[in-house]
Parts: sequence; C-alpha cells; structure tokens
Amino acid sequence: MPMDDAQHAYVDRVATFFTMFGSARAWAEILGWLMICEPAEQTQAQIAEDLGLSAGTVSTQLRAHVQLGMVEQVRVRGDRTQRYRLRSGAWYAVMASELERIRALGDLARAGDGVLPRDRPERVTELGDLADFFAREWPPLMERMTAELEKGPA
Amino acid sequence: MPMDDAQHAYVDRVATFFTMFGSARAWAEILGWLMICEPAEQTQAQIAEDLGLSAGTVSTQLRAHVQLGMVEQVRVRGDRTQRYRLRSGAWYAVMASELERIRALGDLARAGDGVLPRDRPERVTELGDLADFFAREWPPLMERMTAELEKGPA
DNA sequence: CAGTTGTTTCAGGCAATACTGAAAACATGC
DNA sequence: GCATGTTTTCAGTATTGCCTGAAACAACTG
Repeated sequence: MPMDDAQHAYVDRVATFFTMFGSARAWAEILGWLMICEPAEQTQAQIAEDLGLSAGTVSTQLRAHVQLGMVEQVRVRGDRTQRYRLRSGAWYAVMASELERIRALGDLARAGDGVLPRDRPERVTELGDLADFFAREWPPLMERMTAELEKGPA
Repeated sequence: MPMDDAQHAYVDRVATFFTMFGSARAWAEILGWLMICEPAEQTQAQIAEDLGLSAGTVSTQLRAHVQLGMVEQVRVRGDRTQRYRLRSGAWYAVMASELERIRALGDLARAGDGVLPRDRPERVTELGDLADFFAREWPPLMERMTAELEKGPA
C-alpha cells in the first residue's frame, strides 16, 4: 500500500528526528515507515518502492535495523519473499540495551585510573561514580518498565 | 604541560569511544584531554599545541562543548587569555538533560496519532507509553543521583 | 532444470562535514 | 587610544560515509 500525504509527513518527521542524532536518512525513513505501514509486514521491494530508495540501500539499512534488534524478518511458508516488521517491544529493547553503554562508560572511567590528574581528579572519577550508579539503578528500572507496560518484550 | 605516553593513550581511548557515536574526532580529543590535563584550566593555544590541532578547530569544537554545558570558561584577572575547563558535575548535567530527549520522543509518538495503523498500532503507541514512563521516572532518579553522589551539580 | 523473482555485494559518484591556514575582529593592559 | 596577543571567521581542501545501479547470488515455481 503506497503512502498517503499524512503518512509521508509522519515518515518525514521521524526521519528528521533521528537524522538529527546522526542516523542515515534511509535508516530513519525505513524505521518511520515500518511504524505505520499497513500491513506491518513489508518486503524489501515494497519498502524501496514506497520510499523511493534503491534496493541496495534498503537491503543495507534493513540489515542494520535487524542487527540492532529493532526489526525482525518473517518467513512465510510457500512464499519466497522475506517480510520485515518492527519487533514487538522494540522500543523497550532499545532501553534495556542501554545498560551495555553504561558499562562501557564505566570501563572508560576506570581506564583513566592510571592518568588521574592531581588537580580536580573528579573530572574522571565522577564519570565512574555515575556509571556505577546507573549500573545499579538500571535493572530494577527496567523491571518496573516491563511490569508497568506489560505488553511483554519479545 | 605536554602529554606523556599514558595520557596520549587515554585521550585516544576517549576519542575512539565518542567518535563511535558520531562525534567529531577533534571534539572528542578535546574532551579527553580536558578530563586529565594538568592544570585543569587550559588556553586554546595550549590545547591546540598539545593535541596537534589548528587554532580554528579548537575554537569551533570548544564552543560546541561550552554550548552543550560540558565546558566553562574561566576569566583570570590580569591575564588576557581565556582559560577553559571541564565543568564540575558536567557528567551529571548530561544525564539530567536526557529528560528533554525523552519528551521529544513522546511528542514524536503523539504526532503519530493521526496515522495510527489498524494493524499492530502498538508500533506507535508503545513509544508513547515508554516516553511517559521515563518522563515520570526520570526526575526522581535524578534526585537520587545527585543525593547519592552529592558533589553538587554546578 | 530453466526461468523468474528477491536479495546481497560492491565500485563509483555525490553530498556533507571536519580540518587547516590565514586574515579579520576582538579584548586587554599599558 | 595604541599595541599586543588571543579568538573567531571563513574559503579552500581532504575525508568520510550515504546512496545508487549493476552484477553476482540465492530461492522458489512451473
């Protein structure tokens, strides 16, 4: 189903938002379209057609979405074409994965132990304290999140 | 004070980390150096010299840091040269400012009300629920953070 | 097994951005 | 105010990364 004007406007809004944070335009447009397209499952060819992107771009950016865990592929028996759709709980999964980045920040801070400045060492240690705090707080926060929104992740 | 090998290695580690998320190399190097340089206050000329960057690059990227609230300038009376240093509580401030981005995500979800798909509308509504949840949880979390790490923000 | 359709890969063009170097603008102390 | 050193601005250059289009590859159908 091709896009109507309102849908096009929304895809553009989503794309503008995410490109602001450094995402590729095509990546963001695909995300926006997969949020509102009907049906939720789409083939690469449909996406390319609807968004006016080349097949290669769709293949590449869609793979990026799959690897990030936002999108999953659906096999339909007796049909050769792969379908792609936004994963249920995709947004929650992104938040849950933040814990990894928090840990990476903690590692970064600890790596600074050998070069701790005499003058205002908190420039480095504050980062470590921050990472520790979030590493502790994040898991219970995620539990509350899934409990409260209880749509079940995957 | 010029960098020794260990310091150079750390600046490089910090720079590698942040460029991975799309930051400019110079921006990230300046951040890393301001975390460990001695003394904490540095002039633009010193930073350019120590990192091997041009004066123009330092001016531009340093301004970006100031606008983001990570770096502040210090006036020293009787000295014409401006000094720059990492703000106390800079890392906490970054986390506190996340609330704005959460709200922006909520707006993005609500903007999708007009194009809500019949098939699996939760693709859009989940994002709104998520944003609402974090908008509620974030302020008390920030309070706990500042209380627990109590170095005082600014 | 050949034909058809869908997907991936990759070289090349293109646009966006970072960085440099130099000149203009600015601020401060004398 | 003038001189001096600092900071900003900006045109030009280099680099990066996105996107395309075509060709190779894979999978199903008749």
